[in-house]
Amino acid sequence: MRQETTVIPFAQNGLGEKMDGPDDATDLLRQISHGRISAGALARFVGLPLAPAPHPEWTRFMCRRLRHGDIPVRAGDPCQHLYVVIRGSFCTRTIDAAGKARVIAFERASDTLGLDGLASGRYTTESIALELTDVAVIPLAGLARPGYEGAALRTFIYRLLGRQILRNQAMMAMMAASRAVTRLGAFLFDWHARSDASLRFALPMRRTDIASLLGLSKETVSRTCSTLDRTGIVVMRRQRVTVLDREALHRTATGAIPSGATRSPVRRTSSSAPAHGVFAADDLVLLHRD
Amino acid sequence: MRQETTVIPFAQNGLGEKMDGPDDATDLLRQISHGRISAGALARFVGLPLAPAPHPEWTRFMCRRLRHGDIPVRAGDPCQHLYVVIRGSFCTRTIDAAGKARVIAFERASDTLGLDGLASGRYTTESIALELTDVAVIPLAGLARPGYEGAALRTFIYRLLGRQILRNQAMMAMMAASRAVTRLGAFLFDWHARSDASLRFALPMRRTDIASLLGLSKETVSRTCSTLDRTGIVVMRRQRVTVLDREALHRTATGAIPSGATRSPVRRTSSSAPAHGVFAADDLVLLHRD
DNA sequence: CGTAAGATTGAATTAAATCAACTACAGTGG
DNA sequence: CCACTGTAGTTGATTTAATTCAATCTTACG
Repeated sequence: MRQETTVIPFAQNGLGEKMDGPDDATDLLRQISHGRISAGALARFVGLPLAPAPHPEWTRFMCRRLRHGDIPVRAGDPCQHLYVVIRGSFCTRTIDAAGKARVIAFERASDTLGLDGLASGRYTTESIALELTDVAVIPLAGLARPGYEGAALRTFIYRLLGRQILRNQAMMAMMAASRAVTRLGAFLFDWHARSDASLRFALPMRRTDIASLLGLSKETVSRTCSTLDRTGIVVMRRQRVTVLDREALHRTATGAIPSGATRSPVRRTSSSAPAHGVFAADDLVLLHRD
Repeated sequence: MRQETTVIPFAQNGLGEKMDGPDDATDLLRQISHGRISAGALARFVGLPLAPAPHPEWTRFMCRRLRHGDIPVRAGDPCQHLYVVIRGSFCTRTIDAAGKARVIAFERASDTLGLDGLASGRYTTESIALELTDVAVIPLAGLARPGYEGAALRTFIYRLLGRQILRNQAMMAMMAASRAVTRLGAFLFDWHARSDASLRFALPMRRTDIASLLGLSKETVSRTCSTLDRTGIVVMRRQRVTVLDREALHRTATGAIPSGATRSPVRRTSSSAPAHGVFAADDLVLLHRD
């Protein structure tokens, strides 16, 4: 029943990286039993190979359920655990050189929280759960000790770290894109690609936080969303997104810009009425606040 | 003679982080003997604590000398080593989602190259030496094996990774700064702070590469350099930089902008003649191309 | 139903990209 | 030694894009 993990080759650039992700939701739930997840299941879940070990199922990590607004990682707290996101999403902030809070990432399933605490032993960031969220808790105490479930687990942690570095690099490449529509397009395409490649998904964070991450003003984010909506590439209604033209969105994200969009107001049929029939009564399932 | 390492507390944000750096050049040279550096000396050099180990001097890493243009890390190559920069600097590029090369970092003493290869086992970036450079080579083979010089070394690697994540975060915060003068100011201040806090230093990379890193056009980088020069904050002559007003540079970097600078041409006395006497005949020592 | 926080839109302003010279400098070969 | 040449850097003029300030609009929620 538990097929051996297929090592997914990673794309050159973490942004477009196709996630292994959960095999499917029910399978994942099977892997989590009694609030714990085995090292093997976690490795498969995040899509990283776990080197052969005598008993990969013997090491099990605690799982914690967090609600909207919960803060597992707080700047200044001693770094005792890493958190691998199983379900849900987080917003991670840091204090920049000017003393202002800045969003530096939104974490989702298979991302890791708390890696910034490894260097000094204290977290430097603050991660807030944006919705109902499950995380696997990896204790750091004794991780380097020879006896700690052997070499396989350590290699796994190294890969986890390595991947986060990859994702940071992809993020930086994204933010260096000159135009707002390119940055936002890349952000949306990434969110789409990591939403099980579904064309419909929710953005659980505020426009202000997207703006902070991308280095834009919230007005520009809002306007650019409207432009993408108006040109028919996506439908954006607050937190609900439907991708209508995946290829065009990808072109937008890579800088092949559909520029010169007119600045006419987005026509809305009426309050919360479905546009093109893309939103139905079950829209609520898109975002569980808690 | 070899005083035990003082654990340097890390700043909240990696950008303004005061480097431990080499105790001094001669001390560093003492620590490198026969082309090798001990784990203990390397840990002290990069300013990260090495947990107590029976014999921290027993593990020694090979050192390699690289010349301008050498490429120790190449995208696609199998990731077999990490490289800790001892001396000199590198420019690291990646291929972004649009297929264009993009500078994602300039590495300097105590930075680590090759961490992006840990996730998949192959490097995704390319690092080019910008000048005469020394690196310590950390072999990854067997790093996770129980016997590999014990736990202390592994912890050290974790911290090395954690710090690079911190620096990436700081970089992202810098790049999210809206204004060009803020980004460039942060870049220069960082370079200054990590040049042994010296007020005179060289920028071994091209303007084009700074522009690529910061997400600006090369013309804007050039113009902004001229503006900072004109306002008397720094003197910039091609690759040579002298900080005249460190506090003003810091204010610029944190967004407290000395805006409204006039757009008059930078007055140069004559070809390569010293301005304000800040450049002398020994300017050449600032940059060793090879 | 009223309220407040978040989101959107508009108009005016400001900053940066782009296009196009032009300059400085290192390296090369006469 | 000097002219030639190509690369990197600088500057100006113009166009384009994003910010800012301000006014609604929408929606979640008590």
